[in-house]
Order: sequence, then C-alpha cells, then structure tokens
Amino acid sequence: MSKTLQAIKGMNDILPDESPAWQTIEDAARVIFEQYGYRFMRTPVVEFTPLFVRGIGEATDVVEKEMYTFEDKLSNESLTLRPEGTAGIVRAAIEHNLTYGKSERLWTTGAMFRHEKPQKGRYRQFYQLDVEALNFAGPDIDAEHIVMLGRLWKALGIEKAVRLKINSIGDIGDRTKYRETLVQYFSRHQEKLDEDSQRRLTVNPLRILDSKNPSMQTMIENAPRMLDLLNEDARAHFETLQTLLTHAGIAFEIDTRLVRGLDYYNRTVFEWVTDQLGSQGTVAGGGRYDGLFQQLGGKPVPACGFAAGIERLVLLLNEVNPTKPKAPLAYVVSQGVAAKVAAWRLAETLRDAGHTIVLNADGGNFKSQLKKADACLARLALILGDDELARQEVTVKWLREEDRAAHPEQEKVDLHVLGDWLNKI
RNA sequence: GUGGAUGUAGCUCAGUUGGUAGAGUCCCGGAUUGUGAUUCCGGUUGUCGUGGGUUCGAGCCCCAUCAUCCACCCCA
Repeated sequence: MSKTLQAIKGMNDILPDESPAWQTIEDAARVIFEQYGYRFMRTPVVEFTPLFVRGIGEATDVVEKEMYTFEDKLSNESLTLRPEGTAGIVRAAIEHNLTYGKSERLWTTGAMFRHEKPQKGRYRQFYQLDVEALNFAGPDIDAEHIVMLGRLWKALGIEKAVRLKINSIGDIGDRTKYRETLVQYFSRHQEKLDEDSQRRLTVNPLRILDSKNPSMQTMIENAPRMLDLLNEDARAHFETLQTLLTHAGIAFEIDTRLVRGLDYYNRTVFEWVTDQLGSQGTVAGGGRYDGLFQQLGGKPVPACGFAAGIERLVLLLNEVNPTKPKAPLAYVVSQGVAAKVAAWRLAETLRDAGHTIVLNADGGNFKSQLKKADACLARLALILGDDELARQEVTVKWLREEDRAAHPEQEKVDLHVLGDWLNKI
C-alpha cells in the first residue's frame, strides 16, 4: 500500500459500521449534559503552544514529548494541536469574560492529539467528551460531575463494567509540601526504586505512587499519604464530596495513590475505570483545577471538570452492550419505466411524512433489488411495478425474520394511504 | 521512547523439510424471464505488507523497512 494511501499512524477512520456505537454515546452524552444545564461550546483545534505549556505543566509527559507542535510558516508562531480540552475552554472563558460575575456550566467534544505509541484504547487522534464547570468553589459541583457520569453509564448500560476511584490531592501549597515529603521518603529507599521511578523522583514524584511494578508495592504502601496532610478546608471539601456521593447512591473507593498527570489539578481528583479494556482502563477522569485561570493569566476562578475518552467508551459498549446497526424502515423496489418515476415520488412523499426510506438506485433486476433491500436491513420492501401502478397500490413485503411470524404474506396497500399505513406499524 | 507478536482475496483464515497460491464468506449469474434471507449449480477475487539477499526456483530461509496489535510508559 502506497504511503500516501494510508492514514497517519494512530489516526483512525471511523467507518459507517462503527458509527452507531459512537452516535449512541454522543447522543446520550448530549441529552444528559444538557439535562444538567451544561451548554455546548466549541474551541479551535489549534492554539498557541504556551497555552498548553503553562496550563498542563512544563514537566508533564504530555507537554514534554507528546504534543503536535509546529511553526506556522506564515506567522512564525509556535502552534499546537490541542492535547486536551480544558486549556482551550479556560482560555476562551478568560478571553470572553464568560465568568465575569457569574458561573458557567459548559461542555464540548472533539478530537484531541497526542503523539503516543498507539495501542488498544490509545490513539494519536482521539475524541473526548469534555465537561467544565467554571466559577464553582464547592464540592457539590464535583459531585454533580461524578453523578452525571454515573447517569451516562446507566444510559449506556455499562454501569456494571466501571467503578469510581476518588482522591484529594490537596491545595497547591500543600501539594508542594507533600511532594517534598515524598521525595525524602523515596530517597531513603532509593535502592528499591526502578529505573522509571528514579527518573520520576526528580520529574514527578507523585507518579511513583501509581507504579505497577510489583517489587515496589510494599514501599509504596508505606509511603506518606496526601490525605493525612490535607488542610482543614480541603479535608472538609473532600468529606462533603463523599457524603454527597453516598446520598446519590454512587459507590466509590478512595485511592490514596490516585494522582493525575496534568499539573493543574488540586483537591478532588477522580477516575472511572474498567478492567475490561486491558491496560487503558481509565474511561473518564477529572477533578478540580482552582489555580488554572490564574496560571493562564486570568483572575482566580475556581473550577472543575472532566474528560471521557469516546474510543474507550465505544470499546466498552461494544463489549458489554453492543449497539444495534441502524436500519431504514423500507427499501423501495421498482420495475418498469413509469413505475420507476412513481417510486421516486412515493419515496419523497414518505420522507415528507418522516419515514426513513431507501430508494433503489442504478437499476438492477428484481432479484438484485430485493437482495439490496435485505442487505440494508430494511424492515419492509415496498414493491412498485407497472402492475401495482395500474391499480394504484404497492406490494409490501416484510423482510425480517422477527416480523415474518406475524406477517407471513405480503400485502397490497393503496398508494395514497401508504404513509398512514406505515405510521401504524 | 522500550520490549514482544503478527502481516496471504473486500472480510475470517489454511498453505507440508523451498517447486509460481487455496477454503469459507462476500459479490455476480443461473435453477425461479416479479420475490431477499435458506437450498443447489457456475463464475471473479491477489503487488503473498514493501525493498533487498540466498537459491535453478522463495508465501515459506536471511537482512532491512513499513504497518497493525499487545505490554511497559503515559493518559481519556
């Protein structure tokens, strides 16, 4: 295969057979997010590079080695394909004063880009559902996000396949102190650290906590816990969150090792995870980012949000509760010159009435037209030949096995009442 | 970025110690000139991922390369 005829590594075509699952997820998300009063917005796919560097954090893997950064040839400015959605939303909120004297519930969806090595559930162009609540300080909004996701899982029928992990990583100052405490602790056990963790010790010591290396587990178990070092406000925030979740009937586990890879998080962090997708188990993740507005040059605005990976949800949905393929109500078969013209008019009339109708195109004999009717999964074949036309009627044939028990014979229906007839079935 | 596995028809896959490619499915035609799916008969599938090498001869052996998948890592 010629390279110009190949999609770029890690960037996938979503083919029509896969679309029903995507639409199931996107439709359910839209209904639910709007039900909670979240308003849709879009931001550009490309932003100035410093937005992400300052927002996500210079020392994060995303910024250090995963961004699609390039120089605009005309302006010589450094631009980056967005690796996540929050920075763009916050930039737009600051730029357009969205939170001036008020709060905003927002959501968006679209493609994100990270130059990672692709594998199951991890791609270089991937899609996220992104929810952000701006200018909210209390734990009730954190809980709202988690509960809203719980509702989405139920709507998709995957609620039994996911579980919730929460943690509080404290306020920015506390986290800096905790970081130092951790570095001291791990430095004392340096000989037990694997190569990755040696590196993390200087770059991002919090990440050592969620290392999967079995030989480090006991050392990690005994490490000081951020939860024990929370200030009074942060502790109260976290406790209220737990109370709200309990009242909402949402089961959770506190995972003191849960940290997030993006620097802007503080206090609440959470992940919905599954063990059915191999090593890419996080299906949605988010938390509070009270410092991000200031970090990006705006006034301080408390906020929180989350992102859910659509590809991972598609994988999970296909495994747990597959979406049925979309099928038209009827396929119109015609034979004869006059009947073909009449069939065209018939199809348009039925579409006027709101029905999904596929009209045979490119001719073909009777047999092949019915084959196509079957192949497109239509419930009915509407047969219009010169015989039917002369009598101003249509032959209706039920195609699906589950219908044929009730309708073994084909029926003749008057051409002019067919729309009503279809409404009644 | 590191490690492992796999690339043969549109799809799922066979292919013997090396002798110039096959099945099922799909598609097309017929049995049934106006009845799909089921049955029977017939037909088309191809840069064996790509480029080199060894050999009289390579789908098979060797080298390189690309792609996909899986794990590490990272994250949604």
